[in-house]
Amino acid sequence: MSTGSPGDIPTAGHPNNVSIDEVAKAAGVSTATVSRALRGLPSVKPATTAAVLAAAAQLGYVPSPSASALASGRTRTVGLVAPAISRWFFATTLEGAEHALRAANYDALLYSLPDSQLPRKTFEAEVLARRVDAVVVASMFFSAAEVTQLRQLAVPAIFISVKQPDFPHVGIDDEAAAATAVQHLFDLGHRVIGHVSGSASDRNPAAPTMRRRNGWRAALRARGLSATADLDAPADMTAEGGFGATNALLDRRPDTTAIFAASDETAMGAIHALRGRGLEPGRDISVIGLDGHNLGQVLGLTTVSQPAYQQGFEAARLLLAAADGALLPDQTIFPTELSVRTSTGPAPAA
Amino acid sequence: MSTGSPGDIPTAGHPNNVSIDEVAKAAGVSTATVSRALRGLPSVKPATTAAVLAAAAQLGYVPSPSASALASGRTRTVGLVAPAISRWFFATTLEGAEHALRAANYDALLYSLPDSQLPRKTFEAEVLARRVDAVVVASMFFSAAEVTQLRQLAVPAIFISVKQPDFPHVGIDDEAAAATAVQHLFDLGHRVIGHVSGSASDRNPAAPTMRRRNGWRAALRARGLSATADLDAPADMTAEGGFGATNALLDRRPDTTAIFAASDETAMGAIHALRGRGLEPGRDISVIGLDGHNLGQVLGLTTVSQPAYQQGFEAARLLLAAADGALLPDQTIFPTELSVRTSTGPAPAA
DNA sequence: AACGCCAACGTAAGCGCTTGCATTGACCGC
DNA sequence: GCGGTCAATGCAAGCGCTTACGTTGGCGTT
Repeated sequence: MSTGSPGDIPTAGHPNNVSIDEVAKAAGVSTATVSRALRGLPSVKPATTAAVLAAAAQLGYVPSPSASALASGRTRTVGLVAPAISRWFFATTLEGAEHALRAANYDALLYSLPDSQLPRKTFEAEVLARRVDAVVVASMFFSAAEVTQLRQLAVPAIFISVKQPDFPHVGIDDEAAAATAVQHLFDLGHRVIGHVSGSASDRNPAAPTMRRRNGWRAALRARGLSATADLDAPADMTAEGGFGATNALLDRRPDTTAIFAASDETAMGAIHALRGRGLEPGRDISVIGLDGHNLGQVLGLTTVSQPAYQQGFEAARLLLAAADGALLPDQTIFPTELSVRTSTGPAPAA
Repeated sequence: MSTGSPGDIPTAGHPNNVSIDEVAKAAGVSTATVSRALRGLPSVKPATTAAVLAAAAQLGYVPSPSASALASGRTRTVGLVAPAISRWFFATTLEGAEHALRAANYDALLYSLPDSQLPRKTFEAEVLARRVDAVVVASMFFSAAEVTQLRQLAVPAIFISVKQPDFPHVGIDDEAAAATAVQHLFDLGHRVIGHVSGSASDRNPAAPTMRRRNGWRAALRARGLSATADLDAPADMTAEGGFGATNALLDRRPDTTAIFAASDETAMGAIHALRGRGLEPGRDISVIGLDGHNLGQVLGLTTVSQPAYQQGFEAARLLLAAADGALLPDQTIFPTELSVRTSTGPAPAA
């Protein structure tokens, strides 16, 4: 802490070539003590800690993460893996995770797949080797080879949205969310309820799209409605995908009066398709999504919303807690909520 | 390269505690040679390099980035800074940047501000100290203090979208893009053209919102139209912001027949506001945005689209080239393109 | 008064790489 | 046939931390 007198030579915020040794010298202690004091270890006398902190501030000391990581084996970095960043759910969960990490002074290492095409590129976990203490995977199902690679990183990992066997999982109850959507449509009098679902390449019981599809099917059958394959239109989880699938669905089943879309982005595509056919969403055909996309309101999209930001935040927080010895819960399920807007309405009289 | 004979003890993909020394031993060379061979330095005989690579693969060697960074002073990591991830432009540019980095075997360190509220939290460049070789800043104007901090990192930095003085810049010609939008509306016969612009806290000549506002104003005046303050409605660059600003604008100036929104998300909010007032976009009032948001099509949003992904990609690529000695161009301007959809139409007959 | 204990700190050996500076031959020209 | 050159490689000193272990001295015990 400088006295403010003119002529102070070394000022805070200087070129970052100040090492721990110089701080030690300035504080009149050993480097070991500086290291301990800087990390707030209890075995340092408070007065000493204060002196070290003062010296560090005075010299503008900034620790070297590489040196620290090399010596300790811990990187204070968490890998964030997602198939794409530009889709709403991923962007939002990643933002939540990044904030949780930043708050704990951890770094977020971003990894998105080279392209969002299907079949997607395989994830090479090796790029994270020796550089992360933990991994958050956002909604991406891993092949056996990818799981093996992930395991070899030998760091805790958590999956958001997708239920990867033998890994902890943060997400929502997809079946229940789908049932909520169907119930809403059913209450409005709809009896022919189509599903614009996840892409066919996601035929995996762990994928959220698959669970939503199952939830839709089960909910229909529980109400004595038919859930035949021609009511189920697979799509990429994008607006474009929803657009195409909806058109295909309505070509096959013109008697459809309501559509449950597996994500808000596909639902928006569905709305686009309806308008293209001269149909008014919520009057001629009802559309409900699942997400809580921030643009849903603009379109008047009825949806079952899920807390995406919080899922990312919580996934990261759990991982950090695990680093402190806490044990990772197998499942962390967040609630969903029905938001009724204008894209759903009473079934037209037959 | 194993011969495939059974009984091979060490197989590729093993626990990552194999160090360069063991590879050296296995290959019968020194660690220095291994280091050089692994990095493909030219001073190693091809046969030696091959032997080293084989040994490394055989042992499942994975380099330690921390050790490499500590010894060389280069981290092979680039910081990606954005005010928020969940907004379309940021998510998309970050994705582009991440892909460029990944392709060059660089890591992307993500930094987003703790919250997207205004006034935003200050960016503490110190969190990037000693851990990145370069920084990409996506559309965020820096205060003097923040610039000072950024400078102290002593690494190259590039700004996307915002024109930070004395820093290289990747972006579009915002004035021209605004002029394109105005021209389109003018051609349709509109004479009272409002602007839903960036938030008031962005009153900075370097901010893209400010430049778009200037472009709008200049384009109106060049056509002999009035561009008074009551036609200019500041908004957060979100759908919610656009919604509120549009309502305010129409309350003030009910004679408005067209709106130029500074981003697609605000434009979507504007459309929402119109519908709320019983007005049909493109018929009663025209709306044009600026971005090329992937959901624009769903809403039939006319827009001046910009290549967001490419801007991120190019920013990262330029930085990597600079690391190889190339010099950073001051300005890299990408073209924009008018996409006419249904949210704009002829001015209603007065 | 002698002893043990423990809080507080120091010593020094790494962590796993990179790189400046030798060193070693092979090959060349005269 | 001998010094010189240069390509290819080895040696070893770090890079800036962390941490196991050793040391010190003040204090409570008996």
